[in-house]
Amino acid sequence: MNKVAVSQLYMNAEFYGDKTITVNGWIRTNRDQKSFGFITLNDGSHFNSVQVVYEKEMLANYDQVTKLGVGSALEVTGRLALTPGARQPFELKAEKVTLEGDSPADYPIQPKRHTREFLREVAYLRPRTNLFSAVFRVRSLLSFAVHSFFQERGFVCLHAPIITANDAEGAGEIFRVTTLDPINPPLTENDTVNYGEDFFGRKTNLTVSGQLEAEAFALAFKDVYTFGPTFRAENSNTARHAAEFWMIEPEIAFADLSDNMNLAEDMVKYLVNYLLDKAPAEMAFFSQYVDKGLRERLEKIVNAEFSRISYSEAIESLQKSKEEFEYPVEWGRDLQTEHERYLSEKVFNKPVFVTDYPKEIKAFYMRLNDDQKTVAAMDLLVPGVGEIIGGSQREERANMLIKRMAEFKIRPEDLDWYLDLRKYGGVRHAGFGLGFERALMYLTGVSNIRDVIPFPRTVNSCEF
RNA sequence: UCCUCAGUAGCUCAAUGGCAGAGCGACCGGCUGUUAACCGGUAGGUUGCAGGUUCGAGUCCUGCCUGGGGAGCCA
Repeated sequence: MNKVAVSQLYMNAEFYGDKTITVNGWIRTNRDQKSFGFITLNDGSHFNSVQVVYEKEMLANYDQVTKLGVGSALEVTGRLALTPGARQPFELKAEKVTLEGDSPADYPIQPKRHTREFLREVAYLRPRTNLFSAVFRVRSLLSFAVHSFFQERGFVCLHAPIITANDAEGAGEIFRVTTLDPINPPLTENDTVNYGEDFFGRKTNLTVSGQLEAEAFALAFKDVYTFGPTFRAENSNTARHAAEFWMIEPEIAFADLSDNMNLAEDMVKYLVNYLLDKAPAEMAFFSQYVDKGLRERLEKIVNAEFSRISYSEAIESLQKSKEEFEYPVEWGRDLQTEHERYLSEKVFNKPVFVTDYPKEIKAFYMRLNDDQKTVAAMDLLVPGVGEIIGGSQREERANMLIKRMAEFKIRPEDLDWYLDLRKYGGVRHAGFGLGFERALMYLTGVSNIRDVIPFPRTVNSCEF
């Protein structure tokens, strides 16, 4: 028995032509006529399916096969016939069809249009649809592409801890990690919960960022990155927020903000090229059915330079525009979504870096610029999705960092090790965070983050 | 958390306060090359939940639940 993945057939149809092979997969559609029928069989290895042709005189179980429903799992052995003139390049002339798993008539996924909302309710079956088959194969490819981008450039991958005691960074609301009895926790003399008796002997939470740990490694390996899950307990109800998501966080030493942006731009372009090259069928599908013109837009991006504009210039540009904004545009205020969209979609219509934000609206670890008013931060805004990257050059001057921490009411003793990194061979360094799902949304045109995560976790929703 | 829209057959949606319907899917039958096949037929309903107004509520009112879109927070 010569078991073959459908992807192999598409890559090497000539080789398999006229040979007897066996494929395993699930029925997408089954159409029978009087003495023959067609099954569209998909095995998940390729966006496309293989068409199985079966005939009454060839199959002992013909009558059973005609009744097989959508979703049934089959093993089919037969001869691969090349059909260059037909709508598909080849088809499988069945000699033996074995039912491995039946799928009764109440199988929820039918060969028809379903809404994304309905498919979310059957998230365990939706990878068997065209859209999600494409999305999750691309997610897998993109994940690999991230690693190969950094590995090709000599970056060291570190697995930052998932459980941490850092909650000083203020990147977001945290999920507490505890083994204490919630009904009857140990108390201190002041009747507050005594976390000293908790598993780690202190308050701990799920990580909101691997950045601080990555900085420590950057000051040993120079170029490093983390790629792992991140948890934010924010009560965010939008199409681009999840409680559990994956983040890519490179950190580079002996480097400044400009090096940081160059890296980010190279990375985004690499990822786009990778998908256009490795997932042409999926990208064509997204471009045709999900987001018209996606492919052309991405191809343009690969060859265009990303725009770079300072926050102050951005404010000026927004103030000069004739656009009516709901929120005021004023130096010192953060850019609102409507402002970001206007910049990335109307002014530039391609990815744009906005740099050098007022220090008051950015994190404590960002390096103070010489003007004493702004920090060396950068956000990458892309049309349609908004912010997919946030990064900065880090404050490497210990005295400045201590001052900044004081302004944010962060106690030095809570981050003593982070300060020590400045004390022992501290050097200028920079890094950024790329939301993996946001990148995926941008690259596939899928507009809801819940549709690019296998089993999404969002406020009030932790199904499956 | 705030604003907004929606919830009717398995799915997608109709139905002026007056008999709850269609398309798709499912099932049965037909068809010698189908392509989300086509043609004919059959079955399928606590109109999200609880209350209220009314002779009469899918439709109007109140509360709740669930989902979508937008905002804030952010990646």
